[in-house]
Amino acid sequence: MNHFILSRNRFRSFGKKGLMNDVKAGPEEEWVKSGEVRISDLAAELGLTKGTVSRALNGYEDISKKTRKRVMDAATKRGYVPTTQARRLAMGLTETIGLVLPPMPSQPVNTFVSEFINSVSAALHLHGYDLLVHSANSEESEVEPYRRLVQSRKVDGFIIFRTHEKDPRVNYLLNEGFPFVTHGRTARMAEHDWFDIDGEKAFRDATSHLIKLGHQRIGFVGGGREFFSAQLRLKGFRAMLEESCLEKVPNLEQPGDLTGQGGEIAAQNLLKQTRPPTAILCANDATALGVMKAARELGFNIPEELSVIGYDGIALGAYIDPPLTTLTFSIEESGKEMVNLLMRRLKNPDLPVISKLASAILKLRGSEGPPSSIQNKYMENCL
Amino acid sequence: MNHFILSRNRFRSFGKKGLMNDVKAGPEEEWVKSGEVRISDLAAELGLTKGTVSRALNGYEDISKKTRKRVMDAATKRGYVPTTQARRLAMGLTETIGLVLPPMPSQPVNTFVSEFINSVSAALHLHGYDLLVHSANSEESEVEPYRRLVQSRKVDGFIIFRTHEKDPRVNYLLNEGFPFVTHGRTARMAEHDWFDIDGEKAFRDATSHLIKLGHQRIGFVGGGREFFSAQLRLKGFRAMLEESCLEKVPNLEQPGDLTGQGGEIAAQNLLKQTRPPTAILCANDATALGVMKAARELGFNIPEELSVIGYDGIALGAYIDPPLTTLTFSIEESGKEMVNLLMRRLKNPDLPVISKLASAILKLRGSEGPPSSIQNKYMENCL
DNA sequence: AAAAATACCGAAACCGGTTTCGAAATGATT
DNA sequence: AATCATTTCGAAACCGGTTTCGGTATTTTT
Repeated sequence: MNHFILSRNRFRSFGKKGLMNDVKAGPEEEWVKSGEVRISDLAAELGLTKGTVSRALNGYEDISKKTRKRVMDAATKRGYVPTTQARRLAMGLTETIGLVLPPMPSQPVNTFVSEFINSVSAALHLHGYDLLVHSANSEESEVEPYRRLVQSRKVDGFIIFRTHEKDPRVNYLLNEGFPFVTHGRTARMAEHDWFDIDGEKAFRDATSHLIKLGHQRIGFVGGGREFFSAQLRLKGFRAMLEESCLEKVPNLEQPGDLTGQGGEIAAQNLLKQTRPPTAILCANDATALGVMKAARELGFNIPEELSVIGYDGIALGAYIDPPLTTLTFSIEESGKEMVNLLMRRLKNPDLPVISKLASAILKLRGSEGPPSSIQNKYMENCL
Repeated sequence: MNHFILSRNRFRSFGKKGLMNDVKAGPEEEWVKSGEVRISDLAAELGLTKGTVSRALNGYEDISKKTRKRVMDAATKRGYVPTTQARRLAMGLTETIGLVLPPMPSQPVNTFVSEFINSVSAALHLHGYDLLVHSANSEESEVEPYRRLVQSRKVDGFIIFRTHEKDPRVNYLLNEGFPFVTHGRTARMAEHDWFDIDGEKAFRDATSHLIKLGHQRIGFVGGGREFFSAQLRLKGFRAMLEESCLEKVPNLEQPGDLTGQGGEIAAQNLLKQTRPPTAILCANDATALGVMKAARELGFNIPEELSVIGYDGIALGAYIDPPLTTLTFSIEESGKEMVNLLMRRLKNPDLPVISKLASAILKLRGSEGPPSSIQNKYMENCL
């Protein structure tokens, strides 16, 4: 609602908005000005009511074959396309899904986001849904954008990503009873649909790979306590260390923030120790790049003196030296699956909660290898 | 329109869609179920007509101070927020801008897209507009998504990026008289609003920088003939060579496709020559990364034996070895400016076309330097 | 051939707002 | 006090569709 004062007799352009640009009546190319014919025009032209035309076009069975064909032919000929806004208002739904971009870190090394948007958008389109992308203002509460979109009824549901363990957005939407699917788990994951990559397993795999190569002192750079997925990756790392009887050395675990800078700082902390790790696992690729940079600057050769493994599978990792070994997964599949979950929920809000866990695969590219200094032999079983 | 047959007496849930989830009547937190009160409810509650309520909320001056306050208080208290769809239908506009993602190259090294979406979305929000992101299907014509969005009246205008010199999207929209702004120029740039980075000047600068460092054989990896901006960058490169009396050597110009792979191939072609260039300018950073990879594999040290300069300023470039010197510009500014141009156009479709050219700055990070083999002295003036 | 069932379409309400127009109430003017 | 101008609001049309309901025509049944 506008709060400034308006004079009541405002000019209002009825009907066709914008001005007709003089369409040259060239016979060679027939540029049919689209979007000018309404359902009432069609009805009048055919001598029918708009209700009948609507039913004919929407396949109701109480319309005779003859009439239906007449209507559809006319619609095709005149290039009639229903006005989306009107149809949606009448049907009481928006056919739109909201996606709120989290405030971008200052240095977004984020190829994920655009790919994700792309795949979600494509998947939604198959269901006749649109994607509304909203940016989050870092100055306001995280739920504020969601609240606005819900209250103004601009969307029917949400795609949420980068979940936190205790996620205020999830809390809000659950309380509103508003449909959504998350990319990533939360503390309340039993109450909502979610899709996630099994980061725990992924990091078990990666850790196992390093151990089999002979590494015993393995560092870990995390992704901030606020991201649940980062916690799970750490969990996988720890679990595999324990399974392999490698002591957990607390100061080999460093916090990070999923950015290159965070990786640099963490790596400096790790590598300046008297007994630095021979390998570092990173919560994502951006972090890994930061780690590699710091390692170079401190004179560590990769992978001879230090193995580095990332997570995300960003394409760029293949172009650096050495190419970054990483855990990768299909973003396209993520988008598709999430849309499937959401569509199911929209069709029937009462269905039980379901979830899908996909797995990441370890993509060996060269930034890891056996440690240079021969360490204690890898122990198959701990006793 | 659905083409499958429906029975006419379909169930229709009136009013509140979805089911009320049992809201716990906990007194501690008052979760007001939002979006349930309509303007007619407010009107009834206040003993007014909905027309009056609407005018009161929208600041018409034919409403008494007293009534306006009464209405606004009630609206606040009941948490009334107008239904966007209805308002937009009544006002005859969608308050939505469309952005169609071009089909992603197989390996999107695209940090640009997400940042761009973010900034456009934020800027639009300031004007009360939403951003509809649509993905392009690579199997259909490039204009098809635009046509659909126009015909179904889902958007009021478009943000277009990655323009071609002869851009079918631009042609279509110009003929429809539909508002849009491009990021990048086109052959018809005199007929539409556009924003662009002065790539020509940028590449003049970069080329000049290399020449001043002593380079005389400078390679160029382009970005595909279909992208107008890539053409302009090439133009700037050539112009500066000419100005500096450095012969244009045709086989030092290689085509590319704005991807890492393209860069690799192009670099191989350049570096396997008997007299390889001592520096390579790349149409974008992804290409530059490919060039660096190929150079490493062919045994060229960067920057000692080969200088490389990219374009885009992706954050990742700072984390590789050596850090990538590049031409950078503010994506946020791009988004803002484009939105400004578009809003102006929407307010008044008859205004003359305007455009804005921003400049990129050369960000020296280390992937360039003087050539190792001393070449002919740099000639200040050609005679 | 009359009655019952069915096919087909018109009329009208509805979705939830905005905007126009005119009339009643109030205030100002003479 | 009668007239005129203003303020303030109700009534109704409108945006462009969808869906319900009822009533003719047309078939089908008996």
